[in-house]
Amino acid sequence: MPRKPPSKPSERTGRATIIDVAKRAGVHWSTVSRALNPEKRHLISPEMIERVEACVKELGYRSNVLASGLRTQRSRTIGVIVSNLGDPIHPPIVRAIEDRFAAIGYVTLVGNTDNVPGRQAAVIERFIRQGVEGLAVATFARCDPAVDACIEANVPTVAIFRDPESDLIPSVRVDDDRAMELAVEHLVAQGHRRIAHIAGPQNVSTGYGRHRGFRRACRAHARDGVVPAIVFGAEFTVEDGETACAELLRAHPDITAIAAANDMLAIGALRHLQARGIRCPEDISIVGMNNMQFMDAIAPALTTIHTPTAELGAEAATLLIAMINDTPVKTTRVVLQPKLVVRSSVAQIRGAVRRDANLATS
Amino acid sequence: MPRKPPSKPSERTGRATIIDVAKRAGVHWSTVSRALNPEKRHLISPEMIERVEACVKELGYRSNVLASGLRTQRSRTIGVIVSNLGDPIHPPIVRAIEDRFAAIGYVTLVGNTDNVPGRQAAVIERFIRQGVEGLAVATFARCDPAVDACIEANVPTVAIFRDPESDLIPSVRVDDDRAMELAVEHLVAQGHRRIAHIAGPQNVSTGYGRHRGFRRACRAHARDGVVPAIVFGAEFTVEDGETACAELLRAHPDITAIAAANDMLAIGALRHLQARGIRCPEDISIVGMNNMQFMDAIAPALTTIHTPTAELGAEAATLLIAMINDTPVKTTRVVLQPKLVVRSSVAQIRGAVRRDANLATS
DNA sequence: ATGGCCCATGCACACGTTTGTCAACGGGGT
DNA sequence: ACCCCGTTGACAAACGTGTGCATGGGCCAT
Repeated sequence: MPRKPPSKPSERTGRATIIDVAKRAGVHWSTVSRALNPEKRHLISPEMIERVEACVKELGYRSNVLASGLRTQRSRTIGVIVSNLGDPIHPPIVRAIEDRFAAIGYVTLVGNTDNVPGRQAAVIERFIRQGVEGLAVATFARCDPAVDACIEANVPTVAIFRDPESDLIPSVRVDDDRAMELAVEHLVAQGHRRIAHIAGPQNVSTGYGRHRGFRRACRAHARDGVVPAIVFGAEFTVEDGETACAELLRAHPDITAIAAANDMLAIGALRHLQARGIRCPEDISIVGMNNMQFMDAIAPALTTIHTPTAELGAEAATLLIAMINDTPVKTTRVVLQPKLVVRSSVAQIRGAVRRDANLATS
Repeated sequence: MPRKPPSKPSERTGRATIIDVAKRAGVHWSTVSRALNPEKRHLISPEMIERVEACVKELGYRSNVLASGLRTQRSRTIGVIVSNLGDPIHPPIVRAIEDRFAAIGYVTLVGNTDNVPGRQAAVIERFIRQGVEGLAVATFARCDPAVDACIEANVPTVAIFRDPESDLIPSVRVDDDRAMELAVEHLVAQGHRRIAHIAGPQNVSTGYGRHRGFRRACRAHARDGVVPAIVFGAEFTVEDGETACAELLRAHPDITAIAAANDMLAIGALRHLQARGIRCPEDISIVGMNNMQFMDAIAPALTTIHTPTAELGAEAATLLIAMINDTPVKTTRVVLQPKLVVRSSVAQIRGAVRRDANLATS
């Protein structure tokens, strides 16, 4: 690179630097730096601050976060990792996190893993190289080794939605076990006894916990004659819901209700039923989970378990901000409560008299 | 800061630097830099590269993008700005953009504006400070002054979805005019004559273009006796769809069909009809636009105009990548074609015999 | 044998900030 | 009148990396 004195103000990039501002104000750039930094501004005289700020405006100067970040080791950047932004469950979470961080001048990266093995590690790697100050990860599998990578890299990380069940990092999630209990209890209260579960992948806490909750709830109601049937979907997708439902009807033709591990699977099941001319809820009832957008508009309106996604994101952000600021937050497990939302996809069987305690309106 | 020689390898941050790697390999760090840079690797002997890479692995070294970005003026970061990630139209777009950029090692920032006046400028400002190499903006209003800010800051920008109609930047969008023409033509073909339009905000190209397309199409069919009715929603939301529909029925009680400017407004209209006990499509037909996820599952399945969101994102990304690489891309206007998707929310009126030329299956 | 050339590596500066340290200056107290 | 202290502004050293240029050693050809 030719050793040329920077005669013109930052002609290389076209972007004004702190030096340009200083030159124009006729002061040293360290003075400008302090005048612009709220923490050090008290060291500078008011009229000087005014002068500097005038020059900033005139030149359209913007501080360079790359440079200041390099110096201060703070990139003002966080990353959030989801499996697939196209899955309606994720945008509200990302949105809530972005909101909280935007408010403190941070900027939010998003990455998708698609649940493809190598991708999560790759995304984490890319984000760490970028110097993210924090990570909110919604893709951790149970006992995910990627947790160690985050710890090792010394970047504050919070698991969200899915819980790796590690003591090394805090997590924010909904009570998956309880969610399926709510579903089963509702179905039982409506008179159902032969109840099926379309489970999700068992290597992630959501699928695992909901499956466990389902079994537990069925066991609790065994005296009422509840007999569970379970079939597994490989992923939380509509397609897997369809195939799982087909498999279910083959193996257990006599079921009267399905508690799906999430709304996507529920919609798949619904679709399969409709394709076969089986009516919902008259022939078979369905309960979903998450209460995604528009689940009240589909036919039949889906009775489901509400997951407070925005709160999930907000809690995760709060936790992450605390960790970033070194506020000693004891490795926490935040568990939010799900809520039954009754709509039209569950029918009442014969004269079931038991009142449902967990009823809420749509 | 105490003038202390860095005795321990990067004890300050805990993160291994290129210097640590060099020390361990017993070479100068510039050699390490070259060995790790694919572009300069040919200058280094293979065995040296191997030795360096071994040390990299041992130390868990990750290059610091902040530092290299500062040096090279490339942050490997882009930003995408949407009004609200929670609106189902946006995630697929963001997803498509992120995909293309992840493939070339870039990282994607997202920002929400909520269509609140100051927010867009603030987000752009934050992103530019972060040194984004490119911007994909889905929130530009028509003749938006924020376009100038992007140009002035010299950051490659492409407008997506909404078109500011400026020659200063390229845009990628769907043919909004044509979309409403498709809707009207379909309705006319089904025998409808008294057709209403629930328009979106007119200060953005989507709302404006669809409104224009609607009027144009109605004019073209005036000889068939088509009489248009128009009412405006302030935003593209379900709520505005409801109020607009109410207003519509008050002013024009005799309409038989509604072409909504997007699916959100359509759902709002639908909701209002249902609340009033008006049947869709038997009493009033509805056509939406965008074909958001699950629009085939709602009741009635929504006949709508499909917007190729993923292609929109991919095209925008392609354009942006070209601009970033200084490939001279002539300021372009990419216009993708919408497609009619026939479902169940449009009824046929009397014995309409005209065949619909733009029919596609769901 | 020696000169020239090329390849691999080392050197040092620059990218734009932040911030500890210090000099200069002015005013007030003894 | 002198000294001390408080207020301001200047200086320079980092932060971690990329890269033009210099350098040194080995090899080939004359």
